[in-house]
Amino acid sequence: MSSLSRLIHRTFATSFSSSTPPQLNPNAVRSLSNDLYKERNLKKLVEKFKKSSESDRFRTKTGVYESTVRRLASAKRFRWIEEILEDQKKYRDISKEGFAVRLISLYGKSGMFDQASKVFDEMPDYKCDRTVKSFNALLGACVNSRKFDKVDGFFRELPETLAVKPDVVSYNTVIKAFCEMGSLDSAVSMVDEMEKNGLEPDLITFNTLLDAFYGNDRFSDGEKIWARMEKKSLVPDIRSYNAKLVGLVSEKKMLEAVELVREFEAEGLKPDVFSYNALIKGFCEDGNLEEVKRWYGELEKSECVRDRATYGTLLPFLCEKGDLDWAFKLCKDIFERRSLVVNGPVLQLVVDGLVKESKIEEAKKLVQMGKSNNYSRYKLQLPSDKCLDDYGTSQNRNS
DNA sequence: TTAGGGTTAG
Repeated sequence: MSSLSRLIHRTFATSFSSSTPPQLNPNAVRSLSNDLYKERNLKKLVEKFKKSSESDRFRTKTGVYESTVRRLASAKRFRWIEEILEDQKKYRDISKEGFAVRLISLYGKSGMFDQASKVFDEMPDYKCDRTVKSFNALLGACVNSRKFDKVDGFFRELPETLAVKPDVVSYNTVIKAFCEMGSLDSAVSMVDEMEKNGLEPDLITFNTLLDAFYGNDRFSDGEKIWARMEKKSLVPDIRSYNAKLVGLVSEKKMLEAVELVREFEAEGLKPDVFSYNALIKGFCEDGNLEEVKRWYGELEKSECVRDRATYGTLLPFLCEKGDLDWAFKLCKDIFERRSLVVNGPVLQLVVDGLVKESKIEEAKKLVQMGKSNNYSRYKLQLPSDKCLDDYGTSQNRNS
């Protein structure tokens, strides 16, 4: 069944089976029309992309490939990703390794490992050389499509078959795979192996490990990795510090977390939105509204852009703390930033909180803003009018 | 060609 007929079936199915005249569920109809609209736009995108690819210049634009495929992948239109990527194989660029690598990695990022692996296998047919670059792309596709179990096998067998020598990127990718699998000790043993083979681990190697250890409640092992990194005279960057910051936050060592920020600031590094979000999250978990406010203030003063995670942490905390005025203001900020998408349920939490505090006008305002053009997807709702009336009278009675 | 958090558009 096509996705279109599935949509229609879903909308009409109940009416067809009942003996009463067909009645449409308005919500289902609205959702159907949204889905159809989306479907039509994406189909247009696919056609346009295929047409544009006929141009030699267009095919050099990796960014357009990335964004188009990402969009289709987030809409789960995998058949269309296949349609546009398979279509690329008819161009002579496919005999260039860079182009094949692009297809492998796009399939990988879309979670389509079989297709990625097929491109890799077909490369000799296209008279396309397979060097360590495409080997790395294949490993990366395993990681991105979460086929971690395949990584070790490829890494052990392919270099000999292809006569390629794994490089730092290959090792870093395998290390990432082990970290994702939770095999952190295997990940570390890969660092030993790469050194034995005369390769120097770099900042990406260490940051991958630091993220894994500090982020998975193995703070003291994280410290060991940190020491090993410093011994190599590698200079920690903001991502290294953020990994440690996350570790300190999960250890609930907020004083040390703040100290760490002061430390890297003294080194000339600036906190980024990940740093601020980590601190805000820590102080939220601490229930420390004052510090949350302070760090949010620092974030506002900085050049960093507040993101989904910032609001996703803050709003539930403010609702819990009963600071609905601030929550309301933050929601207005979100609505004013067209491109920012936050979780609908988080915004609904604020609406509910406002109603509970009898701030009905504010609640209505948010629902209203939520209905306007770009934000209709949030589907914010007030309690029914009846409930609101009841609520109003009970409030009056109480006062 | 490789490293980011609690994941819902354009």
